[in-house]
Amino acid sequence: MEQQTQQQIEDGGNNQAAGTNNRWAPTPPQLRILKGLYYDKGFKYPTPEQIQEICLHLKQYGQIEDKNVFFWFQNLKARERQKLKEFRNVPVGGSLDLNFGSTSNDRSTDRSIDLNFGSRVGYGAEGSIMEQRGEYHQEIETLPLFPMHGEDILGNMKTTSEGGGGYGGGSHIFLELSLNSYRDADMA
Amino acid sequence: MEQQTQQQIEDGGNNQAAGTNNRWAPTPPQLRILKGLYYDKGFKYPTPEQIQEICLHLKQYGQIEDKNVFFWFQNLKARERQKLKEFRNVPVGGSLDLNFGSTSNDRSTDRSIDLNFGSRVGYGAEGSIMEQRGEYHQEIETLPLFPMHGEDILGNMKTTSEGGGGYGGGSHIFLELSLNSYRDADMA
DNA sequence: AGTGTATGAATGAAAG
DNA sequence: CTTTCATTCATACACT
Repeated sequence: MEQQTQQQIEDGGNNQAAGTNNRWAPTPPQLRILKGLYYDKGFKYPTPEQIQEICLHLKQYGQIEDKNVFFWFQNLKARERQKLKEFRNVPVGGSLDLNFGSTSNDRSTDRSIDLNFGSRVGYGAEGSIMEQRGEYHQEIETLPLFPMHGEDILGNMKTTSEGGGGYGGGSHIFLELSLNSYRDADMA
Repeated sequence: MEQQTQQQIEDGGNNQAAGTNNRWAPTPPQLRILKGLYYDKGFKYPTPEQIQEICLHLKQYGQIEDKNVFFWFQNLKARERQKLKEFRNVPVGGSLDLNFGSTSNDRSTDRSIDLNFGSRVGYGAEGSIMEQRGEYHQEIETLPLFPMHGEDILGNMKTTSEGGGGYGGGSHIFLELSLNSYRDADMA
């Protein structure tokens, strides 16, 4: 596609030191562990806490940061999804019927999003938002992601008790303010 | 922290060929203004009215809609928070705990900007529906988001030179909102 | 050398 | 507000 002239625009005040632009790449052990988590264990939705845990664990195999783990999972998920999507588009040509059913991707692309900004009216003391997908809930919280064998150095990690605290958020309000003035304008 | 080695060049032109580009991206002036609001002024929780105001102001620098502004603030807040969460157990060297006391949202960085030199003072007659978050509502109501000289409407300023530089642009025309039910008069 | 592919990183948009 | 999805940019590396 048209590769527009990438150039560094002004940065409002937060510019990284030029030159230290090393992009992380997983070391073989790191990659192996990550893939093991993703494919073997079906572990695809790490919480921030689990990201830290994983990252900490992987640190022994090379330099790594939280955001690397985060992006790694994000990208892997996105790309698998993307592959499936374009696979559906592939003209198979034959009478072969690839029935995928309806992918769980049926997002109604409703344009009138609920803009609930501002307007705090009433407040439900919501609670844990720990629900992962409608699928496997891995027992997080205190279950070690890495069963100690071989490459485990953390005997136990977070025996921490998040219970009770967390953040003071968790309140969806949905006042249906609906700034529906959004015409198509986009995506048309 | 955000290393933006990449940034798509603005469309400020605006090219916007039909079809291919459907995702909004802030033009450099827009980005600068948004960041200025967020970081400099500590302005992080715009009300719908303010979103409209900001959006209207930014329209001079390229196509933009309310929801873009809304999402921009949402994302920035979310990602900053996420970053804090992911790094909140960085080795601080001790168990020193900085108690933040109340659920700090120090958006009260109101610096008493009163650069509203001799202008309209009659807008915003709503009075008391400014209640936002039950507690720390900013005393805005009619705050001058843009000190009315910052960016001229003509939009012919340099994006890389600002702050202290004497730019010849004195047109102050906008800031008229508050009751006009705008349609999306997006410039083409 | 150029070109294509895999993948890290960034971010707008949206769901819940 | 939190989390996830989608799209895109950028770059390392392979391939011919």
